[in-house]
Amino acid sequence: MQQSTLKKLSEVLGISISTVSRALKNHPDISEHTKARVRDLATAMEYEPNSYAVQLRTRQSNVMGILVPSINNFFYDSFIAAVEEEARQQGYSVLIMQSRDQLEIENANLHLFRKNMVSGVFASVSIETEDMTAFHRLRDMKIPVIFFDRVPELPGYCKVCLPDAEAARLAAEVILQKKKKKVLGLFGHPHLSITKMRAASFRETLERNAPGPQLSIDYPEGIDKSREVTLAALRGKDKPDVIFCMGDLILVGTMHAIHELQLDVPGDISVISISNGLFPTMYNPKITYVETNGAKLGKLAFSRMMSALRKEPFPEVSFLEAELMEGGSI
Amino acid sequence: MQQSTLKKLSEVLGISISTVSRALKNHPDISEHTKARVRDLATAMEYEPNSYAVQLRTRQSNVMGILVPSINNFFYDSFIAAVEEEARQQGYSVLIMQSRDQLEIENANLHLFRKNMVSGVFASVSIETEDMTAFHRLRDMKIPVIFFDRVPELPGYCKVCLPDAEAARLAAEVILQKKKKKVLGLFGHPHLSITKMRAASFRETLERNAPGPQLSIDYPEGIDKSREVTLAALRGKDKPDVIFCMGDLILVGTMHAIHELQLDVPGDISVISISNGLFPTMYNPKITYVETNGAKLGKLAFSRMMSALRKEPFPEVSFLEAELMEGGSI
DNA sequence: GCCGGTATCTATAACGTTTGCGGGGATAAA
DNA sequence: TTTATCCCCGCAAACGTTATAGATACCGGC
Repeated sequence: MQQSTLKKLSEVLGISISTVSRALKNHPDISEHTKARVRDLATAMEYEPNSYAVQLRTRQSNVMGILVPSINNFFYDSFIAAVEEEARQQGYSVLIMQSRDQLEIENANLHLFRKNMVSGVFASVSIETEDMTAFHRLRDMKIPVIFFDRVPELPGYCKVCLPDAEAARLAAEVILQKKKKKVLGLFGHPHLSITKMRAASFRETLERNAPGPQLSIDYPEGIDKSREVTLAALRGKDKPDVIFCMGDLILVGTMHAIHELQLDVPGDISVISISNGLFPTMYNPKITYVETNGAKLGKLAFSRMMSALRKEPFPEVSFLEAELMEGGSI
Repeated sequence: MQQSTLKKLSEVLGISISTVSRALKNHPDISEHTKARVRDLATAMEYEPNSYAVQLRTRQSNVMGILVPSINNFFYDSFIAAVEEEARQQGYSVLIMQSRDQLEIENANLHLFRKNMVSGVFASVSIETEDMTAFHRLRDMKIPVIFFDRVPELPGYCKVCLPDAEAARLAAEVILQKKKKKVLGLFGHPHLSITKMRAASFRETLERNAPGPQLSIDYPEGIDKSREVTLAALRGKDKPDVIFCMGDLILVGTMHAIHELQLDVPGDISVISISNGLFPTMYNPKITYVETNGAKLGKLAFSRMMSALRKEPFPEVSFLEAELMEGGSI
């Protein structure tokens, strides 16, 4: 029992291939009687259109591409899971690629997306990305691109963002409210717009309220770097009384350092972070954090994608709302 | 500038389409001179074979499918990341689907795999999966299936597993060695073979060494259930002195409960778990755990897949090695 | 001059689908 | 009966590739 095709259906029914095709597409040219016969046989023979033939013919697939720096990440995870879920419900499949923050791989992956003629692409750009020609080529092929999270500073493309500035502002306001004196702000790679926005907003909020606390900023990448930076700061003579962590991995590194020094949170040192949700709640006391929801962002991105595919208008840039989740760490 | 095709190349060079096709495939029928001309023009015109046409013609794609209960999971994450990485290097793309532990979605996804004629499928089955016909159908289509992690008890299929029995045994041995008296073992869904193997091995190891500790077992699912079960146990009169957690989420729930009760680890209660690695190290003191490496499993699974595709023989069932990572929680 | 052999290339038929166009038959209008 | 008008339906050409089966030309050998 092999794949059943339009041809086989047509042979069984004694009608032409094109009639079968049209009947299944509910074409007005075909009589209800014939449509019913075709539909019945199609279900009986488990007919499924051959995707590759359809795509060859119509030059479009029902596959969407997602490009992320790494799938092995608690935020992208939930983003991808959400998009995949929505996509499935709409009859799309999802091709997932990771750039590993390397430009070369990113371009190879975008190339694959083009080659596979995906219907649309969700992208969070790598750290190295400066040259946008690969994305322009997608646009030239009429493939919509929705940037998310790490978005380029590039007009003309749809972007859905975490409330970067607002989240940092919220965190900074908590710090002000708690009357902290010495703030250590730990951010991600300074090249990324997401870092720039968070850092700028954080700094600005603190400085606006003169005389604000003393602020020092660092950009550690990954758990180990963050641990080292925190260790150094906490051992220095100008010890901070609060540490702000821009993301989960930075938080984990910072907490490693705090645990190593056997410091009490929030007695010896306060901590506040931005996170997707799970990590801050694992500590005791729970870390106070501003929530950035990957699943929500995924749903938003997907709805933008559907608008783009339907040629409906939509805002170029959108932000989620930020929410402060109180823990006991500050 | 649209896609360049064999036809366009042939028109430019004044030779037939089939010659161009063969030249690019390095067919011996074609003279070196022609091959060189074709290759040069092909690179100049950025020729890329149209995947859909190739797949329509050859009836096979260079896409592999991965089916997991949820992508939003720290173990599957690293598994998928590893497979994706290997696949990319071999020129394959990866289609990722999540079953959300629902049979219906799982079947729909397997269906999609068939429809997309993937070259192979990696699958970790859902909790509900009992009926294996969907997998049999894949095999009927000569699509290799590599089961991983949650594998069915089904002969004739390739399976790569975490060292379930061994990991549980290692953990149990630590418990024996520390002379614990009352053990609470928390496992996942009792339906899964992975749970059965871990639970059986755990119980057996403890009971073999008479007079062993007293053992009670529960099967909480997810963080909240695990938290509740742990709370109940720790509040009961027959308080355990060590808790074994089969997975990350169970561990997180247990730790929530321990934090709520303000208990000291390992003073008041010891904890030991099986994990992919990150979570146990986040706590203070770090949790002692037996490591199960998703990335390693991914690489193993991929090499099995390549063997299957090349029709090479390979062992039906394989296990990784387990390694005890000492923390300070017991 | 005919034949078999080799080296190089072409023609053509698929693969399964979609779609513009055209045609046949029935019914209604003339 | 003829002509116009529908409603159904079929023909055939794509989409870009691969594979089978020739075609053509050239060569040496009998």
